[in-house]
Amino acid sequence: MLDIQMLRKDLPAVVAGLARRGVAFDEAGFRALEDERKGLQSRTEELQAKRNALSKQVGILKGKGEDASAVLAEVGGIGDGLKANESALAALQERLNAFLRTIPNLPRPEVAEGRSSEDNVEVRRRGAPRVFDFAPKDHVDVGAGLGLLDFDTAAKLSGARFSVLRGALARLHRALSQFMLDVHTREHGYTEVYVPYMVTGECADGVSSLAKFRDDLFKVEGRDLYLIPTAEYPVTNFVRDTLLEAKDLPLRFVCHSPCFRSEAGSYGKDTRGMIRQHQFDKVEILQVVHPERSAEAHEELTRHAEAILDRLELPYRTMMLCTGDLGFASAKTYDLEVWLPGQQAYREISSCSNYEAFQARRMQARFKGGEKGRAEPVHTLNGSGLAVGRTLVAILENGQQADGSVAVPAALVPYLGGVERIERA
RNA sequence: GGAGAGGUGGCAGAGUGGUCGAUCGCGUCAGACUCGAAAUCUGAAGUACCCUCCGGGGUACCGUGGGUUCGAAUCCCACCCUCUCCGCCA
Repeated sequence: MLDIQMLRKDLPAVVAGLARRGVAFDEAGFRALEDERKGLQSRTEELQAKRNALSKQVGILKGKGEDASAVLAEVGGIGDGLKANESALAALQERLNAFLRTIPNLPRPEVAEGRSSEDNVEVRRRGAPRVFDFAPKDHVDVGAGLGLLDFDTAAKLSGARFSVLRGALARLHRALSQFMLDVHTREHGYTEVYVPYMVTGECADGVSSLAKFRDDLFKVEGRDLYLIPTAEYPVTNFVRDTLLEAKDLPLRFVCHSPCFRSEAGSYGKDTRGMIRQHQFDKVEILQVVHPERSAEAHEELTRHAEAILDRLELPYRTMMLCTGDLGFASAKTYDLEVWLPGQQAYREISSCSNYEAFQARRMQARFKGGEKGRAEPVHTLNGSGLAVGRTLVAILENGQQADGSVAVPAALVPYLGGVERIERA
């Protein structure tokens, strides 16, 4: 959420920032609500002060053994009016707060202005798409040809948007997570964590807006628990309601987890194959940093994700999302897009975002010991490093051979017990 | 599932109706001592919000939500969480 002080002191800047994302902000409506709040709060606090003072007098009088009935009569008259004011104020503050939590983050100034993914900006490109001397298949056909990718069984078990992997493909899937975890822990300085795959509504609302995105999540029936759509949900909440020391920063975590997404609103989109599933694995990298370090940390974290693609020899490009394509909580995002010969297109395989203080304010994650001397919100960042299912897709499509087998990237061979090629079972 | 104990400031831990926003300790910060450091001594400091003639004044917050009362950390009710023991269990 945005800093309420900023809305009060510099509303035009907020309005302008949101306009860059294509979000209209009701300036007059907000001002009116704020004025109402201010008046009501002053009146309420005045009454409370009066009651407190009189009550204190009662105590003093009674302590001396004197008669307090006159004061009691006076304070008795305050009660009803005060109660009415208090509940009106509470309701108003609740409304203001709920409203505040539905406002998206402001884009950083350097983020390119635009309306949709069409306007995203390519930052760099690595690796050239391979030239095939045969017509490359998509991963569904490659997987089916190997007899190791099975959507029919998955559909029988759980319906659409699930998959079953068998044999060498299941092992490749496991190997990918291990490989990514090893690189991030050994070479990039992240601490591996294992976490719950369900979180409370409060935690969900800490990383994004539960009110806005509830439908994207799977909820556990009869419980205030949601299946996580990414490890960002549990891991970022490590620091909720926490006061850190400046010297503890940065915190760096890497977490492999399944991710569950209802994919509401994506009907008809990517219905074929493993690109868009209700359940997929992801290795997520996260950082909690000093506010002054977050821009730098964002570049670094993005390179950490790119490093995985480099090692796997997969061609990709790095896109800076334009203001209109930015996620709700993000101030700046780089998407990594891997080349998929089967689709003849670059497709998202990682999203690396700097949330600045947006999530930290929502979840009260602060640190102390900075220059300001007082507690202030930390900055949070995260990125996929990488989405495991989509990486598997990329390997199947980029590594496919004319005979239907798939070449394993050299970096993964040790993780597959020396197997260099996946062949029909 | 059964029984019990408990949730208080960065941590630890007092406080059972009236100057308690809260004792003491540890830790933190500043100053003194020191060439410097340690030890010691002195002092400072919760968070959020409102008003301000910028000196300061005020409100709320003791797990959460209600209630009783002129007044609640303290009494009552509900809920959440943690710990211990027993049972069950991968």
